[in-house]
Amino acid sequence: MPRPPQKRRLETRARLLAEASRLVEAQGYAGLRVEDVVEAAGVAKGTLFSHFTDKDGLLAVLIGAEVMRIIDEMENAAPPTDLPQLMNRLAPLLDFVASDRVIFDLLLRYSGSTGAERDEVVAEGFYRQIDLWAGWIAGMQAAGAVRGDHSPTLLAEGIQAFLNQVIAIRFCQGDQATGTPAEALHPFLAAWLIT
Amino acid sequence: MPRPPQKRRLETRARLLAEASRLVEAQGYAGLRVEDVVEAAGVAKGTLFSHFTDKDGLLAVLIGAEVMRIIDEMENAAPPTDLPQLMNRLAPLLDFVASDRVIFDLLLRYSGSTGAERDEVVAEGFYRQIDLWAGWIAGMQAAGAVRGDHSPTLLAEGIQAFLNQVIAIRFCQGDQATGTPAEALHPFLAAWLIT
DNA sequence: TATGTAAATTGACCAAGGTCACTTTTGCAG
DNA sequence: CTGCAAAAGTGACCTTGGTCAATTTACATA
Repeated sequence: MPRPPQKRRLETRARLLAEASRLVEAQGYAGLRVEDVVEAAGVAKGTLFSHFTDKDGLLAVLIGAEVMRIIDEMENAAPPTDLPQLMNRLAPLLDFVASDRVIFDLLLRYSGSTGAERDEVVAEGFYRQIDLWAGWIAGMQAAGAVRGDHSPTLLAEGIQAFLNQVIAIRFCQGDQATGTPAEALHPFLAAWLIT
Repeated sequence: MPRPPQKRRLETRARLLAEASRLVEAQGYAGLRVEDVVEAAGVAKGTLFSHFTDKDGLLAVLIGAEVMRIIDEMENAAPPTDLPQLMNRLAPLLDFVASDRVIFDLLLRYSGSTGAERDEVVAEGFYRQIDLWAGWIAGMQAAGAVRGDHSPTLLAEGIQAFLNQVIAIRFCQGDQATGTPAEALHPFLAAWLIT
């Protein structure tokens, strides 16, 4: 019974992603098993690996899509005019990345890069972030709200660095971290951005 | 034939570490196989996992020991008095962490934390670094060589953040990174530490 | 409709990390 | 010395991610 050729493949991929997403929601990223995904999607194991380079590649697509959604939100919001507003804009991303260690590890490993599929989808988000933040900073510099003695891109990459650092320390401290991630991030950004 | 009880265990552990170290030197961290290690050490697989929580735990001990050696060097050198000297002091650590992706990933994941063995050995190095750098910075602040408007610890944690960021971007760009890691780190530290 | 072929999928198989009930070793108390 | 309990070590077995030659599906063309 012949029918659509390329369409079928796209449907299979969509089913794999949908089932994986559902399983992640139910049991978290760390507990996701490839076998469960292919069983839920009704395909053989080999099919998954013809759609994604490996398990991390599948996760990268899921996580990358969520990051894209968050960046869309950031882009649609009004550019921040001061540090408190900047912190507000960053909060959703910070919360998402800090919500699960697997997310953090994966984003950090593939935050830049070239080549494989998993890298591209995540890397695109990385560069969109930097560009967006650099644009914000340029505006804030023009308004005199942040230091003007360095390029917006350098300052934006610093935001990324501190965001990673705060979350890394947070995860590593494991037990009881004091305050929210945003509260931990604030002094770094203040020192980095203000004069 | 009864004899030393605890001594035997220490010898086994030492043999596992020695053989693992030898194998890593020959084929890198990524290529290390647990089976090779236990075979070389002449013990059963289960023995390795009674000495280390898992494969990463073994690697953490190896890498942590090397980091300790590098920090010892840093501590024994004269404290830097300006940014170029600071860069020189950081170079060996930067080179080591940037030399192998497995090292970077592992250090970043377990750079702080509590509890498991692998975490402790790496976490100790992390806090020693921060403390050492904070001491350097306090001296440089007193001499007016770096900004004095923030705590030495905050500035030291910033150094760590940028070091991670530079290496992360470097690994991710995969293909051709321009310049050395130190050259990439320099503008960040200059902007972070100078007024 | 018959047929060639490229795309898509399959599932038996493999590799390698990790587990655990069982055996051996060790040191001490009697 | 002997018996015994804890420490150390063993290796068969399990789990899970990942591979690939073989098979089925999909469509274009004669």
